[in-house]
Amino acid sequence: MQYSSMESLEGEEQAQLAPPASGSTLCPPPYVGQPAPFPPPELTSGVDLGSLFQLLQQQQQQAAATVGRGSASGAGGGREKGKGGSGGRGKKVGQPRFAFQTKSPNDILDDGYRWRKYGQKTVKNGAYPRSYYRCTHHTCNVKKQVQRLSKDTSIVVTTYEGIHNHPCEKLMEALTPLLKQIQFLTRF
DNA sequence: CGCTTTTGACCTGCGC
DNA sequence: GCGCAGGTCAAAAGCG
Repeated sequence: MQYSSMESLEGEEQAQLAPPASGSTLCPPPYVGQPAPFPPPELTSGVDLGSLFQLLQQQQQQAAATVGRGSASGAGGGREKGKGGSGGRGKKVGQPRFAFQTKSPNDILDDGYRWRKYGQKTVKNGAYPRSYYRCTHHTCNVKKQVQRLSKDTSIVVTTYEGIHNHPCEKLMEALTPLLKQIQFLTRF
């Protein structure tokens, strides 16, 4: 899989090119609380991850700075206000949004978080349906939309909405033994 | 048995 | 005001 581009949807659409990266596991920027999780080295070989990481951190800082104020513009068509459902459901709070394109045969980007699919829609200008996912973490209501480009079917556009308030599960899984070791070593 | 996916219905906002 | 498009809900089905 390849990260071909990334754009922040905060404010005006400012497309920023991210250096290409490969790997099946990657924690995306929407995470607040500690430095953005880093992709495991073995999955990201041959890639300038330094600059990617910098970009991710920039995105994260922007996201953190914009939480709780104003609204973010939507992706693509600009139709974004229809937070559907019956009245009284989730109110639209200004949530930071990030979209990035990944080149991958599979739609689902394994970003280290656990997602539950809650909807799927066929959008007007797309041959492929758009899938809606929500983070399964109890206190985290981050959402993401996954859609394959009709132009280039090998490209998947993933749009994150909101910021994770918990660590990346897979990363923690991988880091736990290390952390334990570090704790053990720092005791002496 | 619990969690996830599927899918149709429903709701809201926008453009005409 | 109406129709369309996008987003979400929730019941049912599927799976480990």
